[in-house]
Amino acid sequence: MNDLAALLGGPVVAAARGLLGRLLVSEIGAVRTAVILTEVEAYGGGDDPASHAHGGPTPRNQAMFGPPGTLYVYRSYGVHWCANVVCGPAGIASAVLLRGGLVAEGAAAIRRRRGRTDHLCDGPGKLTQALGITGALDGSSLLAGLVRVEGAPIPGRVRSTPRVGITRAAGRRWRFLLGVASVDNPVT
DNA sequence: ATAGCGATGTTCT
DNA sequence: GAACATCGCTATA
Repeated sequence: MNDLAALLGGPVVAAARGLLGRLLVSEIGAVRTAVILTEVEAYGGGDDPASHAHGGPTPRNQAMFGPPGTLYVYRSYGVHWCANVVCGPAGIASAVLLRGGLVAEGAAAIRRRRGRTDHLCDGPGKLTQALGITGALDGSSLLAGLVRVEGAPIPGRVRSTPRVGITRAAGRRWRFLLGVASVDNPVT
């Protein structure tokens, strides 16, 4: 057992904060790419009106009802993929949306997947494209699959804001950002 | 720098 | 039909 499994098995807000600064690794397409997570959002279970799990299981959200550490991938606006880390005890269906990060490994492959050299993973759809994450990985394990969370978090200043792009439960400040010194993402 | 807007398809009312 | 956990292009400053 490790600290990550314990973190993901706990309450979703604590898990979201604890995921900041950790390495998200992808080994899709025989290339290793990785980012340091700097922006995440917590989504609760049935009691969170903004959560995809609000209203119970559906074909789309079934991965959210799996064990902690499951990857939940859904299509956003018909165009982009968005990736979540399932948290909490099985059955609670809470998850952390991965919204942004800093390029840590495989910069050349990430630029190739993105088709550009800037704004490589500063948004949920950009992050999944940078790492090659698609709906094919929905339901896979983030502790042992092709996409994993690894290592200990790097330190930084954590800020919280309301979640982006939602209208329900807009008062919850469940978006968390990590301020770390870097060229791509200077601390503001 | 910020604002407006179309694309695109699945889910929900 | 409408909404949607978004992105990138364009215009204006």
